[in-house]
Amino acid sequence: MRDEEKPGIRRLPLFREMSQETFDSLMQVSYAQNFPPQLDLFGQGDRADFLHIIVEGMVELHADWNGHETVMAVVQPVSAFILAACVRDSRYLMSARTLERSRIVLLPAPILRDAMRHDPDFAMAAMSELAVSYRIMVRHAKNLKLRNARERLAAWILRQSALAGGVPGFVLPVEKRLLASFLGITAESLSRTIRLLQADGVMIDGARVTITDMERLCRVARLDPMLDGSDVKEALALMDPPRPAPSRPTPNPAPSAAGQAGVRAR
Amino acid sequence: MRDEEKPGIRRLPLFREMSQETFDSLMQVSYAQNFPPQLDLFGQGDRADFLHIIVEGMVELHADWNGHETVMAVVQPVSAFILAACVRDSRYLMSARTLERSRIVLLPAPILRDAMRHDPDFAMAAMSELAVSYRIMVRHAKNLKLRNARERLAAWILRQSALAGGVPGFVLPVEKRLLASFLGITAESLSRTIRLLQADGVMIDGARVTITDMERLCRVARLDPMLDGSDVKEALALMDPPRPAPSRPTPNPAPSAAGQAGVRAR
DNA sequence: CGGCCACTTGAATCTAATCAAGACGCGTGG
DNA sequence: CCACGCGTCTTGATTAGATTCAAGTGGCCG
Repeated sequence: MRDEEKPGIRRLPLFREMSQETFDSLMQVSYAQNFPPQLDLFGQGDRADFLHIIVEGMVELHADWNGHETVMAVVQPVSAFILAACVRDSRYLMSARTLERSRIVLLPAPILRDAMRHDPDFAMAAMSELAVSYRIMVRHAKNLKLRNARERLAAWILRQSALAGGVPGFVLPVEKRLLASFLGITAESLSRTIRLLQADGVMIDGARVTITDMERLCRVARLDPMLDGSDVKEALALMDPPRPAPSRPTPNPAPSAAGQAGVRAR
Repeated sequence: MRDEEKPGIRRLPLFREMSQETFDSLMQVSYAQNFPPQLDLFGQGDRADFLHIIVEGMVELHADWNGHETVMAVVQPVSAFILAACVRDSRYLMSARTLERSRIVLLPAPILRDAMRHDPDFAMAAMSELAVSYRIMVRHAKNLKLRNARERLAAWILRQSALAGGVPGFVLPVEKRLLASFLGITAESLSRTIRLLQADGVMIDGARVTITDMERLCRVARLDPMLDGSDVKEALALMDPPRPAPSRPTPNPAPSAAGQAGVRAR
C-alpha cells in the first residue's frame, strides 16, 4: 500500500490513539487493493477475515434474505467497516459491494485481534468505535419503527444538508434506488414520496436537492437528537442565522442515515 | 448489595475476564436497588450515569418520538445494559422501564470507564460485548426491513422455542402489546397475525404458544443464521430428531428478538 | 443508433394502522 | 364474596400507506 494513504488511516479514531509501533506493524501486514465498481467484496455469511478500510471510492453494505436485499449503510473514505465481525471472529451479517471504483486496505482479522490484546489503547479505541456503531444502528432501527417514509426522507435530507455544512442545496451522493432501500422503501415509493415532499419545503430535480423552506421541512421530520444525532440539530441551528441561503445552492455530496416501521401510541 | 448476587455478575462475559481486584473494586462502588413494576428507570436523552445490571425482574428498553413509543429490547437477569452510552459518556438513546419488581445494580459510569482504562482484559470484554450488541441491533434492523409481520412473528416464536431449549411449547414471557411493539406492529395487528399463523403450524391460546408443525412454521419464517442467529437453527435441529414432541407441551418463559420494514427485490 | 438501466407515473392490490366496540381477566374495595 | 373498574386482548369496519405490476421516459455508453 502507498505511504501517502497511511496518514488518513492514522487519523481515524480507531487508529489515532494507538502506539506508532503497533500502527506500523499493522500497516506492514495490510495491503491495499483496487476494485472496479459493482464488485462484491464479500457476502453475508462469509468468515470475517479482514477489517476493511476504504481509502477511495464508495461501498454499500447490504443484507439479503429470501431473494430480497436491503441497504444497511453506505461507507465512504476514510473509514473502517465490518469491525464487529472481526472482533467476534464471526461471520459477516452484511454483504459489501463497491459502488464506484474503490481502493480498500485489508487488515487481517487475527492480527487485528492480536494487536488489540497487546495495545490497550487500541482496544479502547475499538470499544469506542463499536459503541458508536451500535448507537448508529439503534438510531436506524428507531427511525424505521417510529417514522413513516415521508418523515424518514425529510430527516435524511436535513441530515445530508447538515453534513454538507449546513447548505440548503446538495446533490444526492447515491442513486435513488439505493437511497430508497436504505430508507426501507421501494424505488417507486421514494419517487412518490419525493413528490409529496415538494409541498413541504424541498425541491428535488434529478439528483439536485434544494431545501426551500427549512422550517417547514423540520416540522415534517421532527428532528430529535436521540434519533438524528445532536450534530444535525446543531449544524442546522448554525445554518439559519449566519447563512442567508444562497439563491444558487452549491453541490455537495455526502453519505448516510434514515429508515420506517411500526409504532405504538402512548 | 448482597454478596450472593456477585457471582452471577462475575459470570457475565463482560466481567468474567477481568482481574478479581478490578471486579471487587467495581462492586465496592456499585449499589443495588429494588424497583417496583412499571417504574421508569431513566429516559432517553438523560446522561448515562450508570451501567445497569439487572439481577432480578425484567426491564423494557423503549424509544420515544413524537408521542409514540416502540420497544427496542427486553432485558432479563443477569445482564448488563446500556453499556454503549456509558462507554461514550453520552446520553441514553433508549428509555428503561421495569416490567416487574426488579433488582438492579448500578455501576457509576466514570468508574466503569476508569476500570477499562486500567484493566485491558476488561476493555477487551467490553469491546466484545459491544460487538455482540451491535450485531443484535443489525439483526433487528434487518428483520424489520426484510420480513413482514407474519414472518417476524413466526421467526420470533421459533427463536423463543429454541431459547426455551427446543421445546414446541412455551408461554409468552411478555404481554402481547409489548411483543407487538417489539415486532414493530400494533397490538391489533399482532392479534390478527396470530390468527393467520394458526394455519401455519402454531397454536396460540392466551399466553400459551404451541408449535404443532415445526416444518411448516420454518417455511414461513425462513430462518437464516445471518438474521436469526446460528443458535436458533442449531437448537431447532437438535430438537427434531431426539425429541418426539411431547403431546402435552411444557410451559417455558424466556425473552427476546424479531422486527419489520421495507425490502427491495433482487 | 440501439439498448440498457434508472427513474417516473398510473392503476390495482395489499399490508398494516386506525377507530370503535365488545370480551375477558384480574385486582380492589365495598 | 361479589361487583366494579381498569387494562389487555380481540374483532370488525374502514382508511391510509406502501407494494406490486405495468408502461413509458430519459440519459448514458458502446
